[in-house]
Amino acid sequence: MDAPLPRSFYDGNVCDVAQRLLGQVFIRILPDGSRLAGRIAEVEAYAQDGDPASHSCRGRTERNAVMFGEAGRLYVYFTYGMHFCCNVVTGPEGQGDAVLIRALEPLEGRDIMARHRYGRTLITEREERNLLNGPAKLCKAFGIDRKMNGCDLCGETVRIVSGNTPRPPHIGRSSRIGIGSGSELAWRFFIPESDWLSKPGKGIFRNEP
DNA sequence: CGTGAGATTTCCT
DNA sequence: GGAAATCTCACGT
Repeated sequence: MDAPLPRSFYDGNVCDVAQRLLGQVFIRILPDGSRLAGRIAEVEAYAQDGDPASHSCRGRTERNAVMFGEAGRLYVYFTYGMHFCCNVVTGPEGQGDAVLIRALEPLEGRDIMARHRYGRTLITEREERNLLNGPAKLCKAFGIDRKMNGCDLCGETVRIVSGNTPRPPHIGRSSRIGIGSGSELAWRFFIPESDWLSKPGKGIFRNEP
């Protein structure tokens, strides 16, 4: 319940790893030693090959270099002039695949998350629900920015540990959110009964048992 | 509650 | 120069 998942966990097909990540616990230890944790509720897969929506689809650049590196690293990118989003790098080195973390269920460090997001710990019910239910929201709550690009998830400060994972037939699946091309790929995966999704679990279908 | 505009910087063509 | 793996707030119903 505390050791990081091994690197081999990340070293597979990006869609397999994405589904395997649901229910696992994302943990960040802040410089002062306090601990933030959330259960992964929603993810999306992005692949170098055949995926026009992926940052890596046109090859390696300075920005996406981490995607092409070792599996189990954190790829953090900056977008829309103000937001950071984080991904888990998968697959063998040289393969630009990664899983975007889209939503977490808050587990530990709620007051710190609230301060990171809203500058106070007294927040409305709506703000409470919105703490971690989006890729840029959870980065803000966890204090993740460009300085953490390339961080090793098999290390200490940021890691993913084993959690209460859903049974494979209980994984929701839909097209990805906020992309132009590539919407025909159903590469968004989520825990259907979760109250912490970035968008309602529309387009759900169950995987085969 | 749903819709739509604006924010604001980086990256790549 | 334009688009971007987004979010928040204002406004209308």
